[in-house]
Amino acid sequence: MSDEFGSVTRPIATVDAVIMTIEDGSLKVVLHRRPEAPFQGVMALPGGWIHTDEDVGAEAAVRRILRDKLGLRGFFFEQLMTFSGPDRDPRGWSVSIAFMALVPREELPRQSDGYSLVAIDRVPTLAFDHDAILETAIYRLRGKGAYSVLPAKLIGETFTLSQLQAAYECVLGTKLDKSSFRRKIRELDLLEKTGAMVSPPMGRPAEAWRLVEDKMVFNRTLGGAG
Amino acid sequence: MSDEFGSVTRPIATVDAVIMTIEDGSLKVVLHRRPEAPFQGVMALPGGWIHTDEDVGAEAAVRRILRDKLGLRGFFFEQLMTFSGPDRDPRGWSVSIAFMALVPREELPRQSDGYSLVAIDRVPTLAFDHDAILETAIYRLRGKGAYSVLPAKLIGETFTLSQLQAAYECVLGTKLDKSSFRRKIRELDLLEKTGAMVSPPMGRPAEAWRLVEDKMVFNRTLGGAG
DNA sequence: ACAATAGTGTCTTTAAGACATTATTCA
DNA sequence: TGAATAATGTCTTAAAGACACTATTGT
Repeated sequence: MSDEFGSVTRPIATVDAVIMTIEDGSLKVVLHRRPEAPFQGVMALPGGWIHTDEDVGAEAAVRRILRDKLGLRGFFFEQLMTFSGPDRDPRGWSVSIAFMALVPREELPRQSDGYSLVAIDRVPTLAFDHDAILETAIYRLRGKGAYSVLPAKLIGETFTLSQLQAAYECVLGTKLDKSSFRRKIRELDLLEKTGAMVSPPMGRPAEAWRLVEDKMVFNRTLGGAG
Repeated sequence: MSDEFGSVTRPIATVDAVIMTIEDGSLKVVLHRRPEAPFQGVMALPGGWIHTDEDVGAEAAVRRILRDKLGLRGFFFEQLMTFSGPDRDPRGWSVSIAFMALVPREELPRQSDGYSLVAIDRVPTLAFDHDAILETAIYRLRGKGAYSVLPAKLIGETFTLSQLQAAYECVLGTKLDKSSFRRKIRELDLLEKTGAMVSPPMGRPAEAWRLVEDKMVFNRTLGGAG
């Protein structure tokens, strides 16, 4: 192993982020149009080089990049998968460690330097292999959404149960039964009341809830189609 | 992005494999004692450098390494996670793309050049951050074991339902109820009979089954503790 | 006959799905 | 008062858990 040290060409190392949120009832992803080659003018996921002189890991590189480019701090994210090979980047054999970030809409800047929110069913062909990365993210979110609290990361820190249910429905792509959804959520002890009430434009005010930390994952499904 | 090209130090790029199997009723992992620095004499996961001149991706690198070092071919594997940072390898800022491979015991060589099988509850402190990699693999296997056909990859191509149940019990660390287990497996149509019968040392002969391909994942649990 | 293992039947318990009902607000 | 939304109640259905039972082999 170490006898090979120095004789092996090192690959390009980047990170890419699939930043998702909910806006106007649909799941959207942050994209930007590449200002330079390669893939100049083509839409792509936010990403950048790993800086081996300052980043203490790939996670740190994503955090730095999302902070610098989008002003994001303290968001939820998890590593998705690593994409690699000689052809995915025309500049050479490359490794991209892909991450998924889930953020409430209001934490994203309105319009920052060409970054835009695109509904996931309206995403054009992307640069590099970013189509595959996005697909992996959606698959992961859908999969984990059914048995974890992930969809809650797409909305604000406090929310009503109706808003939470809407987030789950948006992620899963199905309608859920209100009664079953609430029963399930209640028996899992995932949430706690904040005490505050939220008034919708019309109708009865709803209680505000927040996530109680540490619990993330549960068994079985939520409330099936109503 | 591309303006940084060339000004960024490229990290070391390796792959590591958590190869698991079942032997004598317990889950084991393939380890070897490192013959050279760094971590000379310390146990580690099998792994090696990505060869950017021949490997078409990290997957190809693992396949090559497991073929050359252990004679393994055509095994089941999936990407686990990527570990990175300036300190995990004393030779410099490194990226390791970790994979999990599940193989039947009989496909592993008896004893090849210092590679050995170690029960997962007897693993010593490992080189690099391989402890964390192993932990990730076990967590993934346990998690997916409850709702996928993964544990079947640890045993031979044909098997009896009792053997399959034992594999699940081994992975999940719990006893399962025979009747519930069989009911679940049956209604999922994951298996098909080979037609052959297998005679245990004592008792009634059992039917041999094999996996029917494509189906991998299912909902809910198996047959709880009996 | 009996020990050992394979395989089935059925009752109980629990969770999910469907859907009706009550509650609270504003115009 | 009625439209709109929040919250709860209850019946039905389906899946999981528990456990007893039958079946087939070798000694």
